[in-house]
Amino acid sequence: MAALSLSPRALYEEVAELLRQRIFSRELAPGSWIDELKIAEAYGISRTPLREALKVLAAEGLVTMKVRRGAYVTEVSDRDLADVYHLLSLLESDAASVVASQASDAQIVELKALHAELETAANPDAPDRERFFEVNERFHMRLLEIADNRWRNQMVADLRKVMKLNRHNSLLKTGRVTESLQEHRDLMAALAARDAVRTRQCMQDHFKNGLEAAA
Amino acid sequence: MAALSLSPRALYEEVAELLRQRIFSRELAPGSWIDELKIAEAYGISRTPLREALKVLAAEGLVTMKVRRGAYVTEVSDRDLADVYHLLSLLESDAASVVASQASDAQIVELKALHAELETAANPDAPDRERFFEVNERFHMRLLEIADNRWRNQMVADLRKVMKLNRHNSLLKTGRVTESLQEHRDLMAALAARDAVRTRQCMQDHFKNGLEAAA
DNA sequence: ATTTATAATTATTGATGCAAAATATTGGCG
DNA sequence: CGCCAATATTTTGCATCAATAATTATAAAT
Repeated sequence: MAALSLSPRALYEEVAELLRQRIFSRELAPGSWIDELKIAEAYGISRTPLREALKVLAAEGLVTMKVRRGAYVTEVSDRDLADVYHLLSLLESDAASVVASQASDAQIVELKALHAELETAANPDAPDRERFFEVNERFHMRLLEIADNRWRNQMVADLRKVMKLNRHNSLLKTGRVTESLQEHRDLMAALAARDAVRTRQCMQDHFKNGLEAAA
Repeated sequence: MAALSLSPRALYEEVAELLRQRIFSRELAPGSWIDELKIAEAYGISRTPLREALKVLAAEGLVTMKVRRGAYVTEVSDRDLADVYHLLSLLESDAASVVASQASDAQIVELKALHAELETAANPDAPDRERFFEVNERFHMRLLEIADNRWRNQMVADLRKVMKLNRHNSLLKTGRVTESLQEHRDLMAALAARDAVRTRQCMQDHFKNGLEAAA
């Protein structure tokens, strides 16, 4: 497929993406009402595509629609955050388990390569936190792709968006690079051993530690 | 039409609900394109709220939007069905596990009462399949409510909608009442024993058998 | 006769305008 | 001086209108 073919995206999709950016950057703060007129005018568009974009964001959980009162950026409580994180842990652990039992050898090799990059980035002699986070993100993404369940991928994508509403927008706290790397080593070993049960457990532990660090 | 305005719901929500009905009843078959003009005219509304309703349904996965081509009812392959079912199993098993470890005694009693109703409906002397399915549904719903994670509940609701797109719209095959009841007994026992691990396993088995029966 | 290109028709997408509802402000009353 | 009510303003929500893109049909050329 031609990935970078001229993006024939509809206007409401473009607007939805722009709004996501502004929400994640907290330019549109949680709890604040969204003024359709102002936003539409600011982007030089009409209210119709904007309203459709808001419906999409509402489905993603980023904004909340109140009848005859408009839309406001969703406020995520600590409780919500914990609930969402719990589900992310559940879904990604399951994905990892599926990969351990069903992935091709080539796909495991691919993950091993990503893990090697992670080791390099976390090298204590020349640590590169930025790259570590980036590669870590790619590893998780690739794992989900290999697990190959589009419904799960959609759900994980939505949940991660909600997580980004929070101030701690990183799933990986800065101080935990060393521990995180060790957890990744264990995970990779379980994956390579095709041990689905242990893989699931490793991923769960990885998430469990991540939350404790964030709390 | 003078629909009683007691409902504070927006028109696009009403339309979305009506479309869901027509999709589930297969009046709008999977793969068929949705003619905005026809639908809008049939309901006596304009196309603006209809288009917003379609965005909502698209987010739920019931319809798919193609740029500049409109919306069609999502076709769920057997593969999709299995993937969605897998996730439902995962999410509900987790919910059951949470209930086993965190529910109040009163809530467990409540579930026991529902289970008792299930036993009655499945009484071999006077079986009531209709009631069995209905109570079974209530049991699962109540379990999710008690697990009390709005994000999970939303996901389960959406996934169940997708399942309804399929011809086998019941999660419980008719011939499996006896086996299903036994599984429910085991589940209830694990819940009452506050055994989270066994509860999760029971629910997983319950789902696993359900899928095999549906396949 | 078949294939390709062009034109026309049809359907979706975006803009504008109008009506209804909710909130805020101001004035009156207790 | 405070509270309630009524009016005005702001904002959402729905409908109508215009433009753009895609598909289909027709015609011409090979």
